[in-house]
Amino acid sequence: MSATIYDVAREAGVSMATVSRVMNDTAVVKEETKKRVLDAIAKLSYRPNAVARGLASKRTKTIGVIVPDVSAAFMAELVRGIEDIANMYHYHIILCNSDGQLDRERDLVGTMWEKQVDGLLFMSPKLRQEHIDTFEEAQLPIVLCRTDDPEKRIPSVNINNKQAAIDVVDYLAAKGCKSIAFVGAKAGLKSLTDERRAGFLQATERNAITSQLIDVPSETYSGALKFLKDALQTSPVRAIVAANDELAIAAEHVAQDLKLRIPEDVMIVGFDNTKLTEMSRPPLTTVAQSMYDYGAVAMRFLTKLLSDEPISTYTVVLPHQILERESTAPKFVK
Amino acid sequence: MSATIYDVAREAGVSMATVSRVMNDTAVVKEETKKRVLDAIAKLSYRPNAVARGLASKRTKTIGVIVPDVSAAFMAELVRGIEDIANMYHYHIILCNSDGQLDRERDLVGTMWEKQVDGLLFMSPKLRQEHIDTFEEAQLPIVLCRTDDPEKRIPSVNINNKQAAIDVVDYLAAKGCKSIAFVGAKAGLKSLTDERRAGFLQATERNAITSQLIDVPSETYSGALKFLKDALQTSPVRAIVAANDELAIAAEHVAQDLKLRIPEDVMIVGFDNTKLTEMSRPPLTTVAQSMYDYGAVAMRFLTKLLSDEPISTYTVVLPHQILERESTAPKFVK
DNA sequence: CTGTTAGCGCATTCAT
DNA sequence: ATGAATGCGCTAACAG
Repeated sequence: MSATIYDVAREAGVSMATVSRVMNDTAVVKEETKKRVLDAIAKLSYRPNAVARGLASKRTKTIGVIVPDVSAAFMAELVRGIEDIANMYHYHIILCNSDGQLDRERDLVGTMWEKQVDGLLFMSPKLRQEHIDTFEEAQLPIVLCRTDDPEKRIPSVNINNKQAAIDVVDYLAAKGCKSIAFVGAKAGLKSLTDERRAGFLQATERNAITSQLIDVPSETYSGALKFLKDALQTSPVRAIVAANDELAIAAEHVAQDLKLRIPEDVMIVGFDNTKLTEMSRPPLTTVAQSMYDYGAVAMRFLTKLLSDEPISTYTVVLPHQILERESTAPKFVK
Repeated sequence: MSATIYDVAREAGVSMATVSRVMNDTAVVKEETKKRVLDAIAKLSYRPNAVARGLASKRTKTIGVIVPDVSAAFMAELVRGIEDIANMYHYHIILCNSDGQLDRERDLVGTMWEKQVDGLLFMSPKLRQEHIDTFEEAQLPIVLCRTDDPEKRIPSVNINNKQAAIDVVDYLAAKGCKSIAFVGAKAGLKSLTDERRAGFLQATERNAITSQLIDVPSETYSGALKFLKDALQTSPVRAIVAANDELAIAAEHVAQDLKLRIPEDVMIVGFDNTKLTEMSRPPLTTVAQSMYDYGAVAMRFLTKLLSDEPISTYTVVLPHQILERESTAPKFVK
């Protein structure tokens, strides 16, 4: 398994160029010599050295994936989507965690350049001008995934978070909710949450619904419990829209601790449709977006950029839908 | 950002060798010329081409990570652990999913060789002889992570799953449980589960506890519900030990549907201490092992192998502990 | 302390 | 249809 192209050439009695040709199918080779080459490859268990190949061809067949944190609930599924499609197109991925820190993100883009990745899939809680500058420097094909670029300067794959939040409020309004709270990280930290909050505020106002904002320092289960409890104790609401599923489950538990019935006393809606949603009690109504598809579509988008396939739009908007479960719809007793 | 080492050399008025030396700190360079080189690097925004470097040095500073599925509950945390330590030692990771299929796994090891990774972190539900053969062919430094090699042929990091299960049974026995069920994938599919089941059986016998095995086709929440329900309806038990947290939560829900109180009527214990455990109701007692540490330790182990640091043992066994939560311990009413 | 030289293993002209 | 030659950008002897 460590023969070189020269060894194969010698074994087959041809030149290395011919070996390269049959491997890459880059020119017509006589059927008979092709067979000889293939036999030699098999006999020597030859495997082409991708690094040498990358240096010579200037294409490494690897793409860089920069995420805030793989261990976040939905991120793993998203990465799986990326990986599957990457594989389908014979790419491999180098995965990096940035923790959403600008310095680290910029550094990683540079490192990815060093690694000569063919393209980049980039995720970040909030896109800044510095990001754009860094991308420009790096001169790499880049697709943003699940990170909003308000000015649409970079190709991206997203859902319409604002509209999704509007849909949720309308859905709750149709159920008769007159006061709804939104729980999420405070404004300015996460674009996603900001978008969702904006939709929430717009729709509550339009529906003449009393709205309340519950800001939490970090969008995690344990970090949110206290803030939810304080908020729900002081001013009870009829429904809670959470910026993500983890917060929604925290809301469920706080409500239950306060002896509120879900959904009779308070309805709860999450975002993202992570696996948590069907494993919670009651199962959580949530805004579903296939995280897997998210990654898959972004990766597919990138392969198009890399092969100069025609692109219809540089701003892909994925569909979302409200998945109704028992946290907003009473279960029928059978 | 696409200057070469020659450009830097010219700019600094030195030879490329000197540039290489200051970059890699591989020989003493006069302070003044070093400064000139550094200035030139900065001026040209020079970044070394890692591919060329890899070809010349035969070390790519990247390691391959082969997992069954990143999107499995605990896997993402584990990968995060790997990535953090890899970064600390200036490595990058190429991540691949095998779905635990032998053919795919073998193929991936070959691909990793092509990519000239410096080493491999390998995870699989069940290690076979074919794996060993493949590893041998590839001639790569390999560390098994969370995958048992009964014959200790390959360096590995693991926990003692059998002992952990024994500990759990002893723990439940001390609480007076006289009949305990074990739920997990049927024998022969997953080494992890097999080990845990073996410990369960040994300890129940020693403690004269009535044991019951609940086999499920796949160790997932939804896939297990039916089997759990059937089992619990026909022969009620005092406690359930699940092969992982997801199954344990399924057990909680089935028990609750059968109007059983947890832990008063039935105690439930999971495995792995995933994030699910504290987000379930009641919070789940589980066998804790830091998934992050799992990956981190395995990666650290690999760096040792790669730098020929002395190794005390080739079979690292990580500690585990029972984390008691309310699924086995009634909550005090305050 | 620094420069020159020779590869690393392949893709890719340019000939033939 | 095939071979010979060149270079990708760097590391690593080997000189000096």
